[in-house]
Amino acid sequence: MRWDGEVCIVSGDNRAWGSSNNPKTVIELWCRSREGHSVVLLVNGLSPYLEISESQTIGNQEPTKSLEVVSQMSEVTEPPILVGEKLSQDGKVRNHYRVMIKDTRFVRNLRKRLIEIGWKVTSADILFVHRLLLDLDLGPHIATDGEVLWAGPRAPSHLASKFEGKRVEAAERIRDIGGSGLYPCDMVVSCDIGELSRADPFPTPFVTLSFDLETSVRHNTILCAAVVVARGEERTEHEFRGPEKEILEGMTRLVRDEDPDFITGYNIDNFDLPRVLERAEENAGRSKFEQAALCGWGRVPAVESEQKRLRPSRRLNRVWDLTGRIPMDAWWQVRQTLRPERESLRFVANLLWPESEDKQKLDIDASKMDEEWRARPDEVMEYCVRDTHLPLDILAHLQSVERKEALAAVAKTTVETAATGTTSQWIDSLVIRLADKEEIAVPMTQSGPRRRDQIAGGYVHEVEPGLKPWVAVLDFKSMYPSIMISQNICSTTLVRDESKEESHNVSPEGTARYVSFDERKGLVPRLLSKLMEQRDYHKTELKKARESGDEEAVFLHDQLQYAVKILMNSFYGVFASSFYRFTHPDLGASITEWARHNIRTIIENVEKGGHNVVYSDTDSICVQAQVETDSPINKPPDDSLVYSDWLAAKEETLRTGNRLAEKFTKEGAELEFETALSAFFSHGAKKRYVGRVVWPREEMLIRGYEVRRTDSFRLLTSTMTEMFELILSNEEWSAVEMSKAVIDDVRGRRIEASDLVISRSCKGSLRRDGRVDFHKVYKNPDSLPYVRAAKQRIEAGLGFTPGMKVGWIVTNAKTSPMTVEAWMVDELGVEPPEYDPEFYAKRLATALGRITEAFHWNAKELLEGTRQQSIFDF
DNA sequence: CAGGTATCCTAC
DNA sequence: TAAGGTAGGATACCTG
Repeated sequence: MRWDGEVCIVSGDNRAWGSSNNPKTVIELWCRSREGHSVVLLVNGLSPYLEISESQTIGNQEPTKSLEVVSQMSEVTEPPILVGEKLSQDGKVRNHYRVMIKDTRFVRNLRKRLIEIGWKVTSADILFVHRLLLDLDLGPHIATDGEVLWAGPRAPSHLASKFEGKRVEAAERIRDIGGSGLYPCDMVVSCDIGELSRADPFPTPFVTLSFDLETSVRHNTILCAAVVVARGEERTEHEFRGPEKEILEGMTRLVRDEDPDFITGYNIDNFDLPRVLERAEENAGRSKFEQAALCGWGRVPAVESEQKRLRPSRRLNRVWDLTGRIPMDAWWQVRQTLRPERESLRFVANLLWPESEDKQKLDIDASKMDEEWRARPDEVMEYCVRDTHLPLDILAHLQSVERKEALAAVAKTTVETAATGTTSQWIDSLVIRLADKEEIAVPMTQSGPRRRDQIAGGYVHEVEPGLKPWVAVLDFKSMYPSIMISQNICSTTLVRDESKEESHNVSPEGTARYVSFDERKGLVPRLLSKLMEQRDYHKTELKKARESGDEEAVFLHDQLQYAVKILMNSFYGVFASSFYRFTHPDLGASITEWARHNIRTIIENVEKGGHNVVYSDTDSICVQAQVETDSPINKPPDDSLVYSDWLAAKEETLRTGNRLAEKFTKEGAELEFETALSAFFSHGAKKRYVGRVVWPREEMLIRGYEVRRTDSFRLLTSTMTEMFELILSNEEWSAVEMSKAVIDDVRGRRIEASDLVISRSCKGSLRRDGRVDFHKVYKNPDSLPYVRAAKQRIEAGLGFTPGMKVGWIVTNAKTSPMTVEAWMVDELGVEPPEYDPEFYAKRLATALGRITEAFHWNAKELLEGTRQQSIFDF
């Protein structure tokens, strides 16, 4: 029986099968169909391989090394096949041979042996699933037509009915083509590589499961758990209580029944997942079979041979690996996209849904969970269920899943690689498939020449302290990608010998030269131009869809254009890194060389043209417009006499911006007029400035200052913001007075402690017993206020997971190190700590004084101004 | 108390 | 033993 349809690949893996005479490798693709069914595709027909070439010989003469020796190696299935000439990493062209391998597990060994006997080895470190997508030029969305080997109750009914009561036969047929048995999915479909093809991206109806554990503070045991499954708009709740073993069994059964693609929760990476594993081991003893029943969440049959893939496991470092599914911690998503001041679930819920009381109501004291559980288990359970819904709400709000899917579509990877992979994996996916097409050998990671010292980065212009009226801000559109395109920068176009052709693109400081675009187009420039076109396409389609009111298309194209942007911006970083497979030390260095050259040349020319360049950073430039000297910077009312003066100044600034953009834009370096400011202010430090934007919208622009920083405290942020408003309105005196008043308030303890919470992220190394070791990551952990605060949280039973932000109040700065108290009010509802007024007064004065110093009011004076008042206090 | 070191966070 | 980059500001702690 056959099934055809479109699916999105969640993740993939491979298994060896067949016989020693006829070894085969099947690729397992865990997918979700367009209609919502979970499908395991078992793909046969592709064999693992790598490529070899001679280290020395050039050209297409017969190899001096023996291909016969390679043929005889036990891991190799047939004599190497000549694939033709390919461009090697060192810039030379050589014959390359494909070596077919019995099993992916032998690759590492074979690689080593081939290198030992003098071969150059390429295309030898690519995961087999990636190989499938590369060779067939597939993305995550594919169409397939295959043989149905199993259809469960949730499969289309005409299929499901055929398999009723035939589990054993189905499992056997699956094993016959290389699968491991009855996968816990709606359907298992077998196909050949010829039966897969690309499909246009569509919004996949993924299923997400969220879970939360309530654990004993004293014994680390699980008291109860909740699971919420989101299938489309529908959510189902599940509660688990009773003996710990039954809780674990129940959850595992549910995961396998519901068969989600994503697993989420708040802090699951560092808390819930490790805890599930640890408790499963504790309850199951040594029996691996028992362990699988307690934590076998992987999307593979619950059989002995699958022990490894059944359990969640921590991949080399941070990310979790759960076969066939994607663990996605809502905490990490929040952190990356929202950057909240504090990261507790309570704080984030409050931030996102300030109106919704039920999401933040606090009625359980998590630090006394044992007592709470004993006294009122029903309320604890309710609290647990509510906290299980929140991660789903958060992911939906941040559109995390949709964004990963769009990135996967653009980078042509599985959704898993988009969600948990590294930027170099995304770039690999595009670059390798083009390299294969263009006869360019694919070197292994870490195989090229490596650089030890840093490359020079962007240029940052000095900034004078003070207020500058009427400034036009311009910047280069996608500066680094544009440079890479226009200079044809790529490891395949880098000139490695002494030849100096007229046509070469030579970097300004002479570090590198690249062959011209006409001679050979680099892989990277071509990919980047395509991505630029693709982004323009999605933007056009987005506009069209908006006009026609097609909301689904609006959503899709918006996600896709954003994903293209993310991907394009990742190129420079990867190619400037010291270890990427297609990089060379000169690549990154020459990109920034051109960047510095371009911006400096423009600064010079703008200044020659009589304009004052106020500031510049890497790809942006702030230029003063030449307006009438007494032009107002504050927008007067429409009917005011000076309104026309303000308007004239604004228009002159727009003219300046547009004129400069036109004048300095050249092929491959497009200078865009970004914003017009009626005033620009900096106290004289690079990367710290503010501006009042008057075009294209009206708003205040703040960069770098404490206002932008998540480790500032609320009072400082709000005071400084207010100060900037005044400064940008030419009311410096008021700014100073206002600051003094605030400093005075803090000294008089008239400020609420919640406005004084300082918070910073704190690292740590998680030990097997669940405790955190700070010495591994910090030289002198106890000298750091956030480590001291983290320790207090742990002490209080509130939990701390490495990497999270920790909030604290300084209660006495006279001690050394200063005394701090962790902020636990959000979570425990306790009384806030009593703060040290002098400390906060001083910190405010320092930060604000740095700014007022531009008007000759320093920190000391801000503090002194208040002293007179405190004399009266006595 | 000046200066150096460790650390975090941001701009681009 | 895993991996996008550099430039830059600021704070707390420690040392001599």
